[in-house]
Amino acid sequence: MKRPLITSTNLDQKAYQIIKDMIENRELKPGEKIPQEKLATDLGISRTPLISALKFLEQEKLVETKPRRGFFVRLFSLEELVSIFEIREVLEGLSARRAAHSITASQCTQLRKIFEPFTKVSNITDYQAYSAADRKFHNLLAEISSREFLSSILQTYNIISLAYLYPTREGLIRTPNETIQEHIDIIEAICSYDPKAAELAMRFHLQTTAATLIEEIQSDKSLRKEVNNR
Amino acid sequence: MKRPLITSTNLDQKAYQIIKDMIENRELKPGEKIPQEKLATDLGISRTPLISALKFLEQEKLVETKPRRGFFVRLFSLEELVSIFEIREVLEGLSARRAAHSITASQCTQLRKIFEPFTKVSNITDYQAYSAADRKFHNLLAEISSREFLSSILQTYNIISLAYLYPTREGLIRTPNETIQEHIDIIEAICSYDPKAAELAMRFHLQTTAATLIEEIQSDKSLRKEVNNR
DNA sequence: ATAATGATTTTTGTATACAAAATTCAATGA
DNA sequence: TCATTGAATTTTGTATACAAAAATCATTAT
Repeated sequence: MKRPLITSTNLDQKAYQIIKDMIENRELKPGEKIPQEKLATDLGISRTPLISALKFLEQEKLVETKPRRGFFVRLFSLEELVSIFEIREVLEGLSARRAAHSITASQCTQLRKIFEPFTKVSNITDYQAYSAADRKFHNLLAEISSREFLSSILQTYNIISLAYLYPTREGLIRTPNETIQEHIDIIEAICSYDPKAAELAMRFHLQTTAATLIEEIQSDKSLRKEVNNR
Repeated sequence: MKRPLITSTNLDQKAYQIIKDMIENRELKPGEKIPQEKLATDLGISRTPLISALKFLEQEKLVETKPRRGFFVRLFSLEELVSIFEIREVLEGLSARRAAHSITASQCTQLRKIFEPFTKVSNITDYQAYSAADRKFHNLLAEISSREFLSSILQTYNIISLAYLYPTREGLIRTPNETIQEHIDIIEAICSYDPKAAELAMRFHLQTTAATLIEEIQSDKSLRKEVNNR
């Protein structure tokens, strides 16, 4: 993928965003070593701001350092992934609850529009598009909740959830047909200003997803190898 | 406070820990500019690993950069502090719930010992000691829950809660007499392996604390000035 | 062919260098 | 006295330099 060279100040913030995107869309894959010199040259910057950016990502757990060996895209075990879903469950529950307090009519429209293309068909087959919608939904909701800290934590964990499950059906743990109604339930609870129902619906959604993941871990050990794409 | 100079590799991790401590115990105060050259010399390192460390802290929101103006210890508004308590409420609720699943007898003893000095007296007057116990309790619990990601998020937010409320009664929002029973309730729920009760008790505890904070914001606007100690 | 050894190359961790921006401070004028 | 201007100083953002560690590769011995 062609990227424009970075210009102007705060090279590290820009490098940060680019590398993050590269991890999210798997140009950099879990476990892979990040070649500093090469990447710096590719981005048209020196190692200094690149390392800076990698430190940010290290703190976010998207990247890890092995001393004297460099930076690597973080690998997650399935168990860790489950514990991330656990965190998402309570935090996105909170996100939905807050959103139900403050949502506006136009935000509601935005939310509904995300899943509109899928409500008309009886069997959703485009996993890729649905996965993108799913992600958009969770991110927009965090934004609507207008909680800066919440959004920033969630953004990280959502990227992990997605990037690291990618080899498994475009990052989806359950099929669109299984989850579409849950998504709609969450949106409708929020749009009818029912914080309690919104929180419960969201927690149910993520809890069920995590449970499916756990089941798969137990029944199909081969998934383990699959997850990080090696 | 005298600090030993840093030696050996990974200077940035060590600088990170030291600066974090300095913020926690208010050697560096919210709003203060962090003098790079001076601090680097004091620690016996160059600016490179120091900046590295500051990037970590920036990502954790303990520190912020103003472009071309340098790093500053982050200021939090009371509203942001409330939103941090909101996050702590759900995450520490989760922490208590997980702890109730996995706790051992010796960990129980450890937890109980923290508040033991205060259960014997009818009126707790040593706020400083109680505040330290409070912090220890929340940190130990996060550790017991043995959730790496959870602990790391919580550690950050607990530091913020404490450091930024410090000028208000040693960082305590409510008096020890008001909260001691809640702490004991949480511990006992966990130690009797009751995840549901443990989560509820923890959420009640933090929710009540946050509510008190909100009340104070509304009734006493002067607190606003007080919080960041300026 | 495989393993062990050592020389060569690459990469890391940290310091230093330096231009551009911000700040400080002194001199000047209102 | 106070505000304004502009030079001198400090600090930032980034590049580069460099020793030490790690990885690679070729050579020799088994």
